[in-house]
Amino acid sequence: MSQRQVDAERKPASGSGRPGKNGDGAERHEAIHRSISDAIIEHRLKPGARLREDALSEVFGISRTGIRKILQRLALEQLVTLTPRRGASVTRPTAEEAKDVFDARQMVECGLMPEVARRITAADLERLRDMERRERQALKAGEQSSAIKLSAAFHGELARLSGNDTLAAFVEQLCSRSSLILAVYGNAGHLGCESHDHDGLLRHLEGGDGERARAFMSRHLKAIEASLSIHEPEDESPDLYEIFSG
Amino acid sequence: MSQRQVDAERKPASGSGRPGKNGDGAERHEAIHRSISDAIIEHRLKPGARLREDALSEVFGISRTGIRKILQRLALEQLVTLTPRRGASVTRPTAEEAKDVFDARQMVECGLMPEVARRITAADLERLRDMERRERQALKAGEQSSAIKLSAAFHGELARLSGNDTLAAFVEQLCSRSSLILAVYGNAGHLGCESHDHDGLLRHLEGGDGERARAFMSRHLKAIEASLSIHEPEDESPDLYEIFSG
DNA sequence: ATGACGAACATTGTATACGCTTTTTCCCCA
DNA sequence: TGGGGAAAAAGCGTATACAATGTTCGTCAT
Repeated sequence: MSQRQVDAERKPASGSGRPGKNGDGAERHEAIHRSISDAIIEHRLKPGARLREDALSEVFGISRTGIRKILQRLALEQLVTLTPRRGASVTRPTAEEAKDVFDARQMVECGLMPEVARRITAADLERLRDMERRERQALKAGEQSSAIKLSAAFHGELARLSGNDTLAAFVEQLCSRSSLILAVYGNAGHLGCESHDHDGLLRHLEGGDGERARAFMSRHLKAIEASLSIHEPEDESPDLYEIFSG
Repeated sequence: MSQRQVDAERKPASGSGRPGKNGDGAERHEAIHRSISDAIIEHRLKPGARLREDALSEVFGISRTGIRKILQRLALEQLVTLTPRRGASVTRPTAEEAKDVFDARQMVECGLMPEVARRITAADLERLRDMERRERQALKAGEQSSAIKLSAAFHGELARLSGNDTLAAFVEQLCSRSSLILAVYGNAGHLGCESHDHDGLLRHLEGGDGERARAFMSRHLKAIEASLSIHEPEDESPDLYEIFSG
């Protein structure tokens, strides 16, 4: 009765190409997905937080069926972990996963830079500079949540410019996971992406120098990774079988 | 009553580490997923084929709920396409998607080769040679279905050896999609992967020469892509809005 | 004969209900 | 007072039922 509902960012009515009849209530699911996803990326839901189906279904005003569907998609994207009879929780990346994610970003994002430098247009540069500006403002205003999300969006948008949707989607997924990694292994205080880094990257791209951009991106990612303190926290569930019966 | 069910490859009972109690009936879902996935990869379900929920739920003996879950996962993996009120069908990749997939494979699989060459062990080589042998046998026996699946498994296994699970999972997904692409754009007669190619690749890896292996893989993938006849079939659903109101 | 309208059918979308597993709480006993 | 066990509660897994929508086939009018 009195539970407050959330409206998950109302979208501009019809997003599809067709003008007249708008199809579906499935856009609702999309909105809820983004809503939860954003909350995780912005660290408003911290790693380890439990996501009970009942609670979510009440909050968003749909039944558990729809929530389960969204939760499963988030699990496929590695943002939440689904433990068999225990339900969903925000993923707590291991040190190994963190290394894998940054290695993958190193390979893909750097590899994409030459093609991006070749295809980038003035309008693209304008949009990216705007994003970079907003990111810097958020950082200066102390809004870490926004800054993290904007940084991930920046890297994602950059990857989109390559024209390869498959790789771009992969990069976006890696960026989301990176945000989780920052939440676990990042030192509070200085965020991963220093904004002047993004600015420098844009200058290389503007000059059309793909190789320089690639090298810059490589240093950028290495710097982020180096700023983490990746030490496996004391093992919360030690494998007693291995310890004693081994 | 009289519908034949399928048992989707019974697994060896308890896969988990713990000896006694086995967890879940969720392994059933995994098995069904693999069953459908294999059917698509082996071209026993051709692109465009419709996958009705009722039919699948009868065949596998579970309710539509479980089938929907599996279908959605397959959609995330790009093996099936979910059209809003029309249901699921095997994805028919576009020419652009095909290009994206092969570009992605070029970047990731080639990039992985040096690390694989560094880490590969004698036991790994043994296993891969065995896979290559079986693939060649299947090809000789004219069993295209098996050959395609074995080829994809070979590339996936290779990626696993890099130790990076994230990238390995991505490669496996790309290989599955490649199988779909072969189904649409491949010329009947000669399959993509000539088996001697895989043999040569293994020789380079055995020698520990990562750079040679990378170059070989690059040529290998280019050869597969070149063997395709990528011509967009006559547009089945032209965008009338763009044509007329444009 | 052909095309359009309408009704019956087929198929997906969503919610709710029930059963089972896990967890928690409370009481009793040592 | 602390620990163990049983009962209750909470939460997830699955199935089924109902509603909405798309499709197909038949009929009627031109």
